[in-house]
Amino acid sequence: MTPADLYPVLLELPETKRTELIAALQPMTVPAGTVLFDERQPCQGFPFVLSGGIRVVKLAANGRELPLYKVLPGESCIISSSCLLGHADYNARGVAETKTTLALLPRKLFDALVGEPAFRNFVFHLFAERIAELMQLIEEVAFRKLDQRLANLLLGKGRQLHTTHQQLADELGSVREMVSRLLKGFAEQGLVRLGREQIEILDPAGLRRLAG
Amino acid sequence: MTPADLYPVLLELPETKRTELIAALQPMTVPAGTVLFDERQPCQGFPFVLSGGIRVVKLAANGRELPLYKVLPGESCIISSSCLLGHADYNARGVAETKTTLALLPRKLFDALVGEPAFRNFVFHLFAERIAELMQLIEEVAFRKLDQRLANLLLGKGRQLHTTHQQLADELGSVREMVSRLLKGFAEQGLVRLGREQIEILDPAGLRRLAG
DNA sequence: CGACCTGTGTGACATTGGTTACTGAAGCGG
DNA sequence: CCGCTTCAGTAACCAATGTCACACAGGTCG
Repeated sequence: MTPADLYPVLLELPETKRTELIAALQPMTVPAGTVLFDERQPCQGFPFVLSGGIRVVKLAANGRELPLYKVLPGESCIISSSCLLGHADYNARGVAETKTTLALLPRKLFDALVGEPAFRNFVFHLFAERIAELMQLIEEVAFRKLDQRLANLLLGKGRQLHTTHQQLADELGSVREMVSRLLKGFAEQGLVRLGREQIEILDPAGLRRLAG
Repeated sequence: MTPADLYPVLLELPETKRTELIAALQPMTVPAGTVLFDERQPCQGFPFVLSGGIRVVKLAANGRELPLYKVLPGESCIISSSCLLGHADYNARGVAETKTTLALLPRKLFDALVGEPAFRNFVFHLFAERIAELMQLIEEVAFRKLDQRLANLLLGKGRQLHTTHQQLADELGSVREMVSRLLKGFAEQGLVRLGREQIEILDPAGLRRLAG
């Protein structure tokens, strides 16, 4: 799996740029949990994710984290682009969610590539897509109550899901006890059926209504 | 005041495009409070603000609003760009904060202009700049307590400020009573001195510490 | 089997922020 | 001065969420 397979934009670059770039991209593999970048750190380059995935999170004072978005193979990291373009430091943390292979496009080369219409367009559109996600997130954390957010989260995971309450809490930036309580409430309303590491969605429509 | 005075990027466009564009930009003036765009509405075009300003806000269910950012003359609206590029609907509301003059670049022309390197670059950089602001906002609403956010807000307004508690509450997406309570607390700690429509900052360092 | 670990259930409590409902003070126009 | 409006202070109460402490169930492993 080469970068160009997952990021076809690279094929559209002129020959000279492309070879220079491919040469600079040294894929590396890191274990799950590796912190790839962190708040207040300067941005070293633009990550192409080849396998695995990066979880981008904001840290709270008490150690909890709020997930912002994930970067899967072929996708890209809006925060990295933003920092590279604005020459600013990171304002979030990026963690390898599983064992992850990625190639880092060095900052200098990124600057040069932004001059290429094809590449610029690529970054451009990734910006546009992610903005909507961030707006959605702002709406959630600012206005939605936890039960709505949890209902929404469950709906995005299929009918029969296998997770722990702790994991769900992490994805919401909350705590296990709250998730347990809310799920119990959902169960009492007949929306879900609960089991150990197991949640079955009985009434998707009801959950959707609750999610607002 | 023409668009090109405030948005010099327009001067960099090739002659044909520029004349076409200038012809299409019909400035209009709207009174304070005009809703220029709103959630779930398709984006008609890209606004160039010539005078006044646009306040972009997220609406809560109960009618309160959370300010996202403002667009002043010469600046631009990241949400509009995002919606135009992603062909998505607006996900926030834009309100004229004062009497505002603006020229709307129609969607079709925007699409065409994105093909122009100079214009694309312009939109590009505005994206990068605003992302950091949005991240900051997410951090605030997700993690910061109201006293921290208020302290931060006060610090951004100079030593001696003339506002009502209600206005501050609006800027925080909160309510007057809370602001009054917190300000009283600040006053008791000697951080500020209060008066009718008047707040004097006595201890900026203390406030900064509180803001974290 | 018995120690142990993980996931879950649960109740008491604290904190934060918002709501309701007043009170009073300052300023203004008549 | 009187009445009105706007701004500010304040107390009681409530809802949402988080914290703490612990109990219990099911599985694993020695």
